[in-house]
Amino acid sequence: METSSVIESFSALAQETRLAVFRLLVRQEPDGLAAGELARQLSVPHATMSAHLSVLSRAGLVVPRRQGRSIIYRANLNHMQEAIRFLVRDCCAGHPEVCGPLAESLSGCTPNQDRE
Amino acid sequence: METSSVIESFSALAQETRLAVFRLLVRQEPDGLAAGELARQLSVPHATMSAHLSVLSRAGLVVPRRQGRSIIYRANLNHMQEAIRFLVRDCCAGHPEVCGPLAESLSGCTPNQDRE
DNA sequence: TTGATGTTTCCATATTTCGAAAAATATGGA
DNA sequence: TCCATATTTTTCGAAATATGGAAACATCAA
Repeated sequence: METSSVIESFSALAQETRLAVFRLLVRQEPDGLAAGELARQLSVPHATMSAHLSVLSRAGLVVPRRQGRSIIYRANLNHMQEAIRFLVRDCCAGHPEVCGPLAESLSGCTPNQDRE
Repeated sequence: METSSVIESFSALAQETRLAVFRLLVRQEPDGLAAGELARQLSVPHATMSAHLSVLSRAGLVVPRRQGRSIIYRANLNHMQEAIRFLVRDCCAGHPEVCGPLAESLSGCTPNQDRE
């Protein structure tokens, strides 16, 4: 992932509504949620929500898909993963001992294990 | 970590110079780098660099420490780790299978293993 | 104290971002 | 086609942020 893409992604997430949208969409995986439904659930005007969704889309963090009259948005977990790796990679290169705990904190999330 | 803190951190990293500063500081761990040296290495005027460093400081991503006439900045890896967890936690809650690969990609970074 | 060095603050200007209302566009059903 | 619904685009002022020169502040050596 390129620097400009990472900046765009961070920039997209550095806003209350957009962060809330993304987190909500993550929880809605893999079904996604329509733009109007997102606006309703987060109490944001449709036009405002649309603008935020276009920012998230441009950043690659969400992916739209038309379904009849609605446009369903899904979180792009792959993209998020790459952005995280972009940070973590540097972290590892300079200082391996930092990533140990992080890796451990994630190990509980693998499909073949229960989360606490 | 609270939402507002995460937003502040993402916002701080969503800027070319600051992202470069942070990555540079990560690689300089645990020694850190003086403000003037950062400005020189990244070819940024002192005043501009100072402003960016204060943003990163306020976000908690870097920590200043005076050493004689210089002010040494270090990356706050712990803070970065928490911010990453903030995203990953949600990711796990909704969709465990996403975190498996991420955890694996980090597992090579643990201190007791070589990196490729 | 004086001078040299390193860093931050002050300030003005330029740019970007935000939120919301109005208008425009796209889809599906009658 | 015409209408209703869903979404996006356009537009605007207000607020926040980026930039860099000059001045101020802090520290150390002599």
